[in-house]
Amino acid sequence: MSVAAKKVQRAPRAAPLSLAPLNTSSLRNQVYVHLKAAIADMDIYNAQQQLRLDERELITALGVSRTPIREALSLLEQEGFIRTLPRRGIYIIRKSKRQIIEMIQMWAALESMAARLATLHAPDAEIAKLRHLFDEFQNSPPSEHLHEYSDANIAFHTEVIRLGGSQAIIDATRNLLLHVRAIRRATIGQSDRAARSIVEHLKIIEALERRDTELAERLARQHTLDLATHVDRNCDFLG
Amino acid sequence: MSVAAKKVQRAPRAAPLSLAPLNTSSLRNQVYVHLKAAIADMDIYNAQQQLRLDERELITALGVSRTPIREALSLLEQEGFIRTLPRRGIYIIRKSKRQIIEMIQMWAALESMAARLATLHAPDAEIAKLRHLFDEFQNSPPSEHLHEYSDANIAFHTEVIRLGGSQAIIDATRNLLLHVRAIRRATIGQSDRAARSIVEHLKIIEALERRDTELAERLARQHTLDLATHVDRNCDFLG
DNA sequence: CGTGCAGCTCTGGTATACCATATATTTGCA
DNA sequence: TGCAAATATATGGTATACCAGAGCTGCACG
Repeated sequence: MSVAAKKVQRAPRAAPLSLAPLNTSSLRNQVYVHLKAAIADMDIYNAQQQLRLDERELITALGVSRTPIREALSLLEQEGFIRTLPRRGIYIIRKSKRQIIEMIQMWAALESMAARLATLHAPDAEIAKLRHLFDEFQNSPPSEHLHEYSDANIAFHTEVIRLGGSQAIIDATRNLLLHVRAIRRATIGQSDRAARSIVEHLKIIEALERRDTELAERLARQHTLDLATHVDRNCDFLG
Repeated sequence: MSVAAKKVQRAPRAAPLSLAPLNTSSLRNQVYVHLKAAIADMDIYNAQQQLRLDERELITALGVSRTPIREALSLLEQEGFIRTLPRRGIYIIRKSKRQIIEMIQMWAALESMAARLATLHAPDAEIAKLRHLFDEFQNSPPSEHLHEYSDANIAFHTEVIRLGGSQAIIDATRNLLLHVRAIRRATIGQSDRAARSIVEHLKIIEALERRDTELAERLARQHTLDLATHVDRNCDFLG
């Protein structure tokens, strides 16, 4: 165990020319990033996959001791991705429909504020870039490239938040993204939402370009609140 | 050390009639609550107080081992209250002016969303209670009881968020509150803000009562954004 | 008297041993 | 044969020992 841990820490030294992929973080953070990516990758809302984590199992799987693993798990619990029940086990949380709707509403609140701030501070050039996200869908309807469009869709929302320039909002939405992204992907194909959303996105971009603070804010909020309503009505498969 | 820890855990048993003040949580949580309260109590933005924490010192002060203390500190770091620099120490974070403004903007976004949701779902009786928070200030101007008014002020905003009914928003604002509260307290006495704020609060209450979703949302947002603007202009004493 | 280096100390990071208890399993008695 | 009590086991919580590295301190040398 101890040997494996040291090997991880000393890997950059052993390969001095490997361009050191910023492996410099603590084991705790490495475990944290690793587990979070693993949780994000598995489609939480589709599968019957292994929802239980085992500390001792992770020890052998990752080759580190319980301490960094427990610290990483502790962070994930705080962020609401897992839940540890004393003497029962550690479980990946599947959010209830109610919780998902609340997260989408929160996203709406934060993105609309970001849109407001973007109209006040974002440079024109940055706003202009938003249009290019959808260039490839100008001619062919997005319904033909749903997966690509879904990614562009998510990139758009992330970008609006970035343009707001508030690090606090960017950080706060980062974790929401993991869940909201899964939902956006799951619903993008429903009832022609893709076609409607692209129109709404363009309106938001126009409002940003015209520096129409109130309009941009309102459109951004309503666009995402519509998703909440849609989920409320159509996603009964959720807990 | 071990003796002290066991004493804490077994205290309910030793005093079976002590009404067991829900002491049931883990040491980690007890330490967490303890430290967080300590941080919240010390007026972060006023003092030159001890900004450095020492793990070994906390061990003797709290009578538990490093493990629960480290886990608690890890949570506090994640929440942005402290920062641990490897081999340097653990420091209580003093937010910069920029960060505080971002937190207030975020608060504005979340509270305005809560106000929107409140107009849709909160019962009349609950909304009516909001007025009573300011009963005692109806006759005498709030400037005469600044401290009490400041508390009522904070209670009002917290209550609006609660009426929104979104647990996600309630949770997200809980940590913001510790900082926003300190700022509201520090600024409530400046440039007649108390008198203006009570008028605006009443307008928000009216909008909630009339179920005017858009108005309540806009008023709540603007009220708090004004605070952000005020801080931006007048609080240069902040980092 | 100044400067640089060696070693010590202090600190957080990690590994691991131990503990308490909830749950599972087994066993024995009715 | 069924239920309950006792025991075993698994799991998270806690304590502690050890490690590595950054910074400080003091001594030696120029």
